[in-house]
Amino acid sequence: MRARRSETVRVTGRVRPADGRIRDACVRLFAQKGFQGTGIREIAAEAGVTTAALYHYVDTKEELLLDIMYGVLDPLTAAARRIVKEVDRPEARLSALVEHHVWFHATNQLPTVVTDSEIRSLGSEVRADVIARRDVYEAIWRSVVADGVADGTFRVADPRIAAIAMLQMCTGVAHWYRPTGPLTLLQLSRRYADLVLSMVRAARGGLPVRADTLGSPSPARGIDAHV
Amino acid sequence: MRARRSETVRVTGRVRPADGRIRDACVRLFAQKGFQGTGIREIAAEAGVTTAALYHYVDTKEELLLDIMYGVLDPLTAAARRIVKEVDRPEARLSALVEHHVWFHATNQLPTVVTDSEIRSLGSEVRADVIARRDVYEAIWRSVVADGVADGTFRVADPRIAAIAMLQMCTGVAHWYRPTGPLTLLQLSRRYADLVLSMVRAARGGLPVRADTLGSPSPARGIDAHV
DNA sequence: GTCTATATTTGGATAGAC
DNA sequence: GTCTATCCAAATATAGAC
Repeated sequence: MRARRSETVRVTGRVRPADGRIRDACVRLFAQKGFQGTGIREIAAEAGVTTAALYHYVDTKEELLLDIMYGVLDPLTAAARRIVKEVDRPEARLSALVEHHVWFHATNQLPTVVTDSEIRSLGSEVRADVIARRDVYEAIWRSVVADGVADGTFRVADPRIAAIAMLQMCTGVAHWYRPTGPLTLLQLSRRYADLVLSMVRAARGGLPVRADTLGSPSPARGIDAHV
Repeated sequence: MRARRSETVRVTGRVRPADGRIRDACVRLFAQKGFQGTGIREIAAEAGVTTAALYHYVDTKEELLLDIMYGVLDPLTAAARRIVKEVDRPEARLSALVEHHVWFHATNQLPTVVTDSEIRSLGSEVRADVIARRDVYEAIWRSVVADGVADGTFRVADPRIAAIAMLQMCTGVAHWYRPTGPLTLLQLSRRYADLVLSMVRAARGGLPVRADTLGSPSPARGIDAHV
């Protein structure tokens, strides 16, 4: 016996990184059929191993889900911190946050969909940890919006609601995007940045701020280890 | 034997309306634990009946989910049609659509969350039907946005993306709203309408259009049978 | 590390009495 | 219309050999 059965995945830090084939199989299946709708046998079959081999890498099915979620949330937060450090003004920061978020969710659709949809499938202890990490990320967005409102760059009635709303609409990209569309990923990210800047009525010197006048760097700059 | 086991829920029209207690139990459990994460025994226990009694009202677990989804999508579409019929200009239509959508998702959080999250749990035949109904609703939004762009009231680069983005941010209300906040539901709906009008840069006579200058009627007017 | 084989629990759904 | 009792398939996870 390796570990007790439920609610006992260690909360501290990372889980053991599972083999790449196994993680990829989980991402595909969890995104398509849901965590609870995916059997351990399917995962094993999709990864080309047996269930017993699976349990050599991991103690519970839940750990496989956690591995995916950390692989989404941690790079997102790292990128947001980098942006706040390297970019100065609220409108440029917000634009960069949006562009990176959209780009990340479009280039990592399956793991981001899983992260967005399966939090409720986690046991209560690890769920609290995942939610805490997500909150850290969202707090960065909130503070950037609040800064812009405070210095008069943005005008919205409720910065907190605006931050939630823009996060949800940007995360939504993972649910509908298909690479076959007419737009490149960078164009799409730029469009979303424009929508968000419009939403908060971003302006400088009485003129609306548009994303393409900001010259933000490519969203992919820096390290962005995918799941 | 009452019906074949999988993929055979009738697609035509409504499912038999299950008993109120059973439907409520399903809504609560599916929203909290997910469709696949909820057992037939849990539903029965929460409804205060036995599993055998459950199967007197319904043939499969999937039918219970379908009943919830139709109870969300059909009233939403009916309301959207009413709005388009009764309201004239694009900015007033869009504002009314948003206010109703937000109000509906805040007053029907559990069924709307289930509808938003569990489409993938449906068998392929009924799933296609549900997606088709959802598309009908979303097409109304798209056409309102397109009309506004066409007549110069709105200015967005890509109306289709804007429609998807605003729908997702408004649907998101069902996932975070708690009735304990400082805003009334009507204030919240108004705020979202404002965010959306800003997002599409709605303007008349060179001046931005704000939701509170439109005097839209209460989102709850008309019949809105909840699930 | 990976296998075969299996323990054990829970899943959806039914039979048949009342 | 609701019950008790149950069928059978599928679930997660393990044991123990190689």
